[in-house]
Amino acid sequence: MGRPARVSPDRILAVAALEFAERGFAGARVDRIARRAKVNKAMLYYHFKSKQHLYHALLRRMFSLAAARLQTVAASNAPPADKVDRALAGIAAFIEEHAFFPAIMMREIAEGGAHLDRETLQTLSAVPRAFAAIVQEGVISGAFRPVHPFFAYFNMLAPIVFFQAAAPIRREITHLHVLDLGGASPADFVRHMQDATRRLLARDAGPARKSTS
Amino acid sequence: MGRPARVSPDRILAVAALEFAERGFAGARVDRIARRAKVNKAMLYYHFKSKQHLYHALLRRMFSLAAARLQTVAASNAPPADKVDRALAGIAAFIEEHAFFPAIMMREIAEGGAHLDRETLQTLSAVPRAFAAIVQEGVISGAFRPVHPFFAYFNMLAPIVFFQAAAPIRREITHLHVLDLGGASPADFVRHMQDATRRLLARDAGPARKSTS
DNA sequence: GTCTATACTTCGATAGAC
DNA sequence: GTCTATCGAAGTATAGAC
Repeated sequence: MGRPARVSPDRILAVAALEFAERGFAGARVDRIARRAKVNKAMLYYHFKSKQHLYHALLRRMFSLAAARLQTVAASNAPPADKVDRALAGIAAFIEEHAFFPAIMMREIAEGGAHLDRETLQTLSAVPRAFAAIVQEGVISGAFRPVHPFFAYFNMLAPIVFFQAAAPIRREITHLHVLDLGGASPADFVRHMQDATRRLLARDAGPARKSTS
Repeated sequence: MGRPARVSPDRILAVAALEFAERGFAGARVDRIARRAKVNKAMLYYHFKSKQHLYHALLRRMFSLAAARLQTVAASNAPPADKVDRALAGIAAFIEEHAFFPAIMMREIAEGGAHLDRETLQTLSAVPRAFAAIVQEGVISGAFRPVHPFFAYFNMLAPIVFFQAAAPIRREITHLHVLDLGGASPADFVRHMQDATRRLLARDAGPARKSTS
């Protein structure tokens, strides 16, 4: 839509996202990114100083977008339970719009955050912070029972990211008839997680605690 | 313990597990594995035909061990709710014994199962199958409400794997004072997930469904 | 079974012309 | 800003002596 945009760092970033998601940082090939983005490799290095810088720029952008979306939900004045539902839906929508993101995120976690500088971590941390704020608001108002906000965050985020990232393996497993997963859609799973999260936070009496570790 | 075990493919596998977990398949260096295992690189290639074969052997062993453990729980004759608790505890224990495993698993998922042949997939599939059997038993007996067994599987497994794999990043975030995670232990989180899974499956009335997507 | 030395390849990055 | 050509490092894998 804008001007011609000759080389377009944006196009490089879009292609790099796919490459990093498919192969990881170490497996990603700068040559391939340049080719797929239809820019000369030297041009890529002109816009982004190195493979690392390119990766950094990508992560910062993604975390920033995700955090902004959750912050919007948190800042609204809906009831806490609705905010939680919307936060889940917002994350699911974000992932649908950026299908490459779960894979990158999972790799980055597995990597121990080796490619996260302080600034990127700061941006990233806004995501759990926004969600935790929603939970805490509900706990304080009495709408939710007391639950560790960051436990709730991991509890709701991990399955969604996992489920989306595992799509290729699920297809493979289904295709090889190794296991029947009962074919349910990502949208179904998001609804499941909304339900699960509501049950997790609900005030009414759950089953009695009974340790068996 | 055993005999002298001069080169010991086991030691190579143990070291390879760490290397693959830390750097991923593409990032792993055969030189480094050989050096850390204190074997000559040519010796490594003598025991394992290639980097791929080494990785395959490792994955099959891990999936096989994990599946066996869950199958033991599923085959016991405890009540379904207890089996679920024990399944969670068993997975947590497995991860504690093999701390490198979550990272490898997350990378493999992100990779789209690029390194999983049919045999490995078959072994892997025994894990969700065992857990699904527990859930289904509970649903049929009326102990649980009807829940998609594989949704429940993802719902309980992903957070545990995530939480463990994210330990380095959590440490980094805490250390840089970017975010206060309220310092809770992995054991606390496992208990949280046992509780959450019980609430997910519990028969008593949860909050009414109310979509907000 | 074990080692040294090295062949062969690929990759990240840059020099330098235009 | 854009390209071609290439350097130097690093990596997988193997040949061949012992």
